[in-house]
Amino acid sequence: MTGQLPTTRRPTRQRTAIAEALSHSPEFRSAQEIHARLAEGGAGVGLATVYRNLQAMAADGEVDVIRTEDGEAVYRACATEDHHHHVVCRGCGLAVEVTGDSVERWAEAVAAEHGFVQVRHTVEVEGLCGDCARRR
Amino acid sequence: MTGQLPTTRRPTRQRTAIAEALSHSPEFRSAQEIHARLAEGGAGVGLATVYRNLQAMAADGEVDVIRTEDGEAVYRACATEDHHHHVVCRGCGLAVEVTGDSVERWAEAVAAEHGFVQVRHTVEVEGLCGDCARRR
DNA sequence: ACAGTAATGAGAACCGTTGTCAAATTCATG
DNA sequence: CATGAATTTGACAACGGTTCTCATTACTGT
Ligand SMILES: [Zn+2]
Ligand SMILES: [Zn+2]
Ligand SMILES: [Zn+2]
Ligand SMILES: [Zn+2]
Repeated sequence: MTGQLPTTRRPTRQRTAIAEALSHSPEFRSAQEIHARLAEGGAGVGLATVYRNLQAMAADGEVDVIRTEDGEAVYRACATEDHHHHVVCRGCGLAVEVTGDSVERWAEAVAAEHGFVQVRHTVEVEGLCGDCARRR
Repeated sequence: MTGQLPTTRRPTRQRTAIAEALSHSPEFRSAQEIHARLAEGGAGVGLATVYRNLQAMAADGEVDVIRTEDGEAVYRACATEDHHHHVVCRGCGLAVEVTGDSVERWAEAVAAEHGFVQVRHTVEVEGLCGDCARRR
């Protein structure tokens, strides 16, 4: 679908650090958060580099990116590279991955019904996780 | 669901102009676009005012707001105030409104399944409309 | 008309993000 | 290992959308 060009990327300390930091979080993180975390963790990485790599990873489908309510881009390394969606807790940010054939079919159908092609969709479910709900 | 406080809003020339401009477009428009359109249309409206009113309208559910791929907020006056979604053309911006009980149910179900409450969801379908597809 | 309150607008400030470009790193190749 | 071409990095400036500030203006009820 998306022209997967033979992306040649070089392994660098920075890229690894970013991927590493991301892989240890069950929550979506902003570029700035990653940058801060790496900074305090000793081995700092330039802010621009964090942005560039996160974008590259997202483009390669290695990580998922969604937009926060105020337009900030947040990233998350997902367990699977297959198409899926998230249920995100607006209290703690916890995100669980879910799949749903019914949504996929619905999106396709409703788009085709109106003559649209090359269809893509974004679906995000948001609420309060059990813990956060209890804590109120 | 969302506490609909008795929002007291005063009628002003600006507010009307914005609502008017918005109501005549089947496409999502950014605050800046609205501002520009109003400016060239003689009766100018301050940029800050455009932002404020669009936000207020969105909060009141009078208009829908979605985030463009690069994080820009775009607004659209919808035919119905009931809950619904859109299929947007990434070529020309044309947006058609759709409803889908199946998605609604799916969202509820999948959230509940993971112990989430106070669930909300965003669903946007995006592709190329017939015209734009032909034009390539 | 009058006072009280909400709304406006010009501009500054904010903040996430992207661009710049010289210096550093990686990868072939010899 | 030495060398050079190609990538990547990082400090910092610049950008663009959005929000803030606050003096001025427009509504509203009495
Ligand atoms: Zn939570
Ligand atoms: Zn999907
Ligand atoms: Zn189109
Ligand atoms: Zn829905």
